Amino acid sequence: MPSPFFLTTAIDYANGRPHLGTAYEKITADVIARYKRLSGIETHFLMGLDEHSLNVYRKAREQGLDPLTYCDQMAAIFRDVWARLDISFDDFIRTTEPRHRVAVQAMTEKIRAAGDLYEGVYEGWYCESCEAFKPEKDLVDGLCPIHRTTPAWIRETNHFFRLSAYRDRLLAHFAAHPEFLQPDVRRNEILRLLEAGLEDISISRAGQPWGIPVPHDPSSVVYVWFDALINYITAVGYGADPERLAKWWPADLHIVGKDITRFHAVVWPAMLMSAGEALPRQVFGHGWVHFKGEKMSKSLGTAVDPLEAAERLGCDPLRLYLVKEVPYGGDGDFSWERFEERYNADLANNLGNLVSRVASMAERYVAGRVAPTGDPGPLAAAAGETLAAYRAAMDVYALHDAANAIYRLLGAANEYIEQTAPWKLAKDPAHADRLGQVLFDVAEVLRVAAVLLLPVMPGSAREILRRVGETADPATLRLDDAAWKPSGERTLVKGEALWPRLEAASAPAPPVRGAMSDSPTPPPAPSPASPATPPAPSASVASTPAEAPTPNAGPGAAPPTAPAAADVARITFDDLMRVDLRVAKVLAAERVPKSSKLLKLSVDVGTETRTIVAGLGEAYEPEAMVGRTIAIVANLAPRKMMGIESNGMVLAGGPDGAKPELVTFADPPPPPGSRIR
RNA sequence: CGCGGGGUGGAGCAGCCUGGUAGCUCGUUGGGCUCAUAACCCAAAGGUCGCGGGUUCAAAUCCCGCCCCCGCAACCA
Repeated sequence: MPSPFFLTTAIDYANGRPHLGTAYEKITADVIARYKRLSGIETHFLMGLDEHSLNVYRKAREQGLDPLTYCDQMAAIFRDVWARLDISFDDFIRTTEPRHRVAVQAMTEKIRAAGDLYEGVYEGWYCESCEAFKPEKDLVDGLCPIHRTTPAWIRETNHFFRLSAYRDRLLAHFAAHPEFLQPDVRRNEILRLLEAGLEDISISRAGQPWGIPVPHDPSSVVYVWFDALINYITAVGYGADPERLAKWWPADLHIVGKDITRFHAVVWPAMLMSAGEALPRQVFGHGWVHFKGEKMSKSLGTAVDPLEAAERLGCDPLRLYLVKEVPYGGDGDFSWERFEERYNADLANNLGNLVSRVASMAERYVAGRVAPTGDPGPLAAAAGETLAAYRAAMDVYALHDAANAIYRLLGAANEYIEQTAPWKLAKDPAHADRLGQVLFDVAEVLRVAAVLLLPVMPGSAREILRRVGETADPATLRLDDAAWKPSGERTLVKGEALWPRLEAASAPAPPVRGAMSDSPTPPPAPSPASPATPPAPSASVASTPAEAPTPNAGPGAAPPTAPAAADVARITFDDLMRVDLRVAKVLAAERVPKSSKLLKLSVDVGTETRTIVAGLGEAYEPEAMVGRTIAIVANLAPRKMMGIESNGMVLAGGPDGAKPELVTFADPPPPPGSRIR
């Protein structure tokens, strides 16, 4: 029996809905977890929520909620999203749970007993939004560069962890275990960081209302990062259940984003060393999924709601896209256009069509029943190679390579069908044996591919297995079942197209939102810039009373719904009238120092001259702005950018990621101050 | 001298460690097939592998220098 496998993902902050980036991490982790189970390895897959953050506390207060009540709601949302994306986690830890308090306090005590905690005075500028102290040099005009808020000068007695004392041991560990941090890019980064030296870190906050009290100093709470890291070991019984801990600890794999690898590859191992626990065997720092080449950002409207993506084309197509199109460990890109392109190429044209043509031929020529009649053709060897390549790739978490290996086999099957032309064989009874063997071989390829796809597209793979006559319960299938089985009769089943091809010219999607009724907040409606917004799987999928569950929606997934159009919530005419749009003339313009995008404009709005800061710096030279007549929102609340107060917003437009183009007027333009309506 | 990554046909990427015909997916064009979801198969066009120099019989690959892009890391309200 292989030793059990414990893998984790980062726990997410409880103060926002999951977006595609967080979903990416969970989906890839899920693929690994499912692969391990398919390999017959007992697996424990942990996910969770990070709730002891001041931001969470504040957000709850804003909504007039008790923080725990707020977290309960968020936990429900997260669990729901993960369930809909078919994430097979075994445990979902919340840092507010009693089991976590026990573990955090136990580990803090242990570290203290080891002599690695000391009291010190921490003094400096503290940004409450970042929940971090800001070095003077990082402040921009005295403001937090990220939140543009005034940090507070804080002086408090904190407990410090002697991180610096662990530098040499960490370096030694990295040297002895090259696989400890992957991929190599991340490893190099952290090695440099270690070589540069480490500073001790504060692990407590004084006088805060939300968090786990420091055991020997209940007036302080444990700093949220220190608290959060411990979740991984809490979940397997640290401080509570030694037997369980012995079974699962150390973790085999922490999957985290590349931004937080240093916490997992430096701070966390040092904490474990101090507490006398074994180190995780591996940390994998995955990359980002960008949206059209830009970092996903909620404030820029480029955050994609994973549920929306899953509802448009299906949960499994989304999973395949993220796994196959993004080299695991590197950065990848998501756009609706590309998602559709991959859907058509990989699922409609390739896999889906192959299932259709094989089932259809089997039904037409041999009444759906296939059995080997002689020696297997060349596909048997190809399938063997595929299994080996898939295994090799998955074992080093090259998820994209594994997916591509499967697709090479599918390509070979399509080619083989062309070469053997079963439709010709079927015309001559003398070729009946040959026909039988060919059909068996291609059906067997599909069976093998479906077994290998179980981790990636669980629901769809099961449906394919059913259609190619696999009678075993998919849950009992193991990787060994992906070996070529040269015997036995199968009954193939024809069905609806698994993934109907998307037609560019199909009718526009009805302007109704998808059924996300249980989402308290509406998704951000990413509004693809292109008018070629996908009309999603044609209505036939949604409305067909399919005999089988729609395969691209896994268990727990939402039933197929009307395609969600990306329309923005409507506002009333009265709402519109509250916006004061006016003509203005630019009197002066200059670049904002240290900013590539911002221009500081003085504009004449008819009644007065005011300052507006606008993000036009990459598209317009300041000189080109002077004298121009522009359109502005005149009654926007003042806002400071890079330390300069902006009183209004300039109207400009352009595709996402492209340089903005000013809204202009015909010549001669209306006078400054004219209302726009 | 911050640190790290990248620049390969129209698009997105692999190849680089371990030099030796530049590969994959999508797109384009032509042909084939008719089992299949206008799907599938074959073929073709399309590349000074960022620039310059060096090592070598041979460089996308190794070495040196330079340019540009991105992330760490603030910049569209």
